[in-house]
Amino acid sequence: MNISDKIILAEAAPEDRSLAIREALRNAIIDRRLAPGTKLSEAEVGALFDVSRTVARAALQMLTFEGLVKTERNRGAFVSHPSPDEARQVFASRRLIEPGIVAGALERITPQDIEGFRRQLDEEARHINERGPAARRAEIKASGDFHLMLASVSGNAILQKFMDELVARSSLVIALYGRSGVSSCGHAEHSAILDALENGDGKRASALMIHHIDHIEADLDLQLKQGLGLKDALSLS
Amino acid sequence: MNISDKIILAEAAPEDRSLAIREALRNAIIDRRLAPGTKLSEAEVGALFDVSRTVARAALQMLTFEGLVKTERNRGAFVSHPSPDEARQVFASRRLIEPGIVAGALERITPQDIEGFRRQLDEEARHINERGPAARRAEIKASGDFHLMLASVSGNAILQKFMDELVARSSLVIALYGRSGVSSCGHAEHSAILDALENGDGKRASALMIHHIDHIEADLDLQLKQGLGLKDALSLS
DNA sequence: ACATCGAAGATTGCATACAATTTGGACGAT
DNA sequence: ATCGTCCAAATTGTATGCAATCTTCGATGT
Repeated sequence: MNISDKIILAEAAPEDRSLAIREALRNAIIDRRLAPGTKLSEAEVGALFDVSRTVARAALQMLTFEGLVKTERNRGAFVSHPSPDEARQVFASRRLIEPGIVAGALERITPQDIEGFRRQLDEEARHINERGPAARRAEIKASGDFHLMLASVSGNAILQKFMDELVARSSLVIALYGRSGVSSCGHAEHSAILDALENGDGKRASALMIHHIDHIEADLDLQLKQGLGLKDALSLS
Repeated sequence: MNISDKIILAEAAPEDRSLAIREALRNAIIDRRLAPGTKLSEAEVGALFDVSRTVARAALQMLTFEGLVKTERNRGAFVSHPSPDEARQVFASRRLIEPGIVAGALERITPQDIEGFRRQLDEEARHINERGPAARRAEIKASGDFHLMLASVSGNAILQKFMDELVARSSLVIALYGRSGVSSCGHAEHSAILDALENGDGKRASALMIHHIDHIEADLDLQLKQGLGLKDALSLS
């Protein structure tokens, strides 16, 4: 586990440190700095962030609830290693929820929001044009953030929380089963969705969102590893 | 806090006791034995279930994540007291998710499942015909269980978890803002949904589900208490 | 009489100590 | 040489103790 954010986050948490740790680990997981299957021992996490096992444990418990971490009794916590079936469930869920989020966002979006989205899209584009694994991670993160911004604008805190979970799990799934660079076309689709939103065309925005999710899932390689079953256990250790 | 399940659950939990406590408190909350706003002190919960504050705290933390409990720093945990706005968000979320669950269930439902649903509906009917607050509680519980069974049949564990949360929150909302006996018509609607499902008519089943959710929400009295704002504080203590 | 300040009690936040369980390896038997 | 058993190291599960914070109630002064 090589997370260098340690100091930054330790000092930036005057209260609710377990929440800060959760956030740090979350980012590390969706950034792929922590690979699926990695063991997250309470002692190690505690040492990294300079806290006791108690608060480290609380952070891991939160991540377990989000599905980003799997804990086995008396064995410890591991970064989740979603099966192809779980992957499909993630995208099936997103197909249900995101059109609703788009519809909600359509009604509440403000010019300032649109401005924010434009900046976000610029950020995405910037990372796409950069080279190296760090840029790649930032690109994935930024791509997810677009969907989260949409959820935040939609004004439904519950759906927003669900999307938080789904986007994070999507990152894990893409890390495991992703085939190509994913987002070169994803960026264009984000842009198209925003355009439709700006023009008040909710139908079109929702349809674009569905297609976008389809494209992301289509880029995954879910079929092959499905039959093995025990391969999970192998790559887990 | 008068939960008499103490002994039952304490002995039935050879492992993962915090999970059992979470379940017990969850049931107590959706059964309305624990009213919204009730304080759940760590020491009290621990004493009731004969465990240390550590495990009681873990259970409360889980409930906090589900939104059934709200914790304020250095103040403690309280049974959630959802605002009318939160209530609307709950039902907006259900309107998005449940049609998808119905569609998923349609594809995977087996004759055994249908048999199980019929028994569940009988259970509902039985409680409706009984008198007394206990029967009323059981009725509400059974009504929620129908939706959870549907989610379980749909085969999407993620959506199932979301529904778990949404149904529980719905119970809270109904407890706070419910007007009438709610489910006398709800039962008939459940039955109609099952019929449509059995006939393979997914469109109709989804439409019935939407109407069903509309009816539940329409029975709430969300407008009036909205303006007060400080009433929360009053009923909280 | 009212308001303000202060101290005691209670409750949460966190760290640490101990018990229980699992894991890995070493030793010995076949 | 291989398999089985047992012991030790490591890790999690749980309890408890102490510090920090909030609440409550009373005293004091205006």
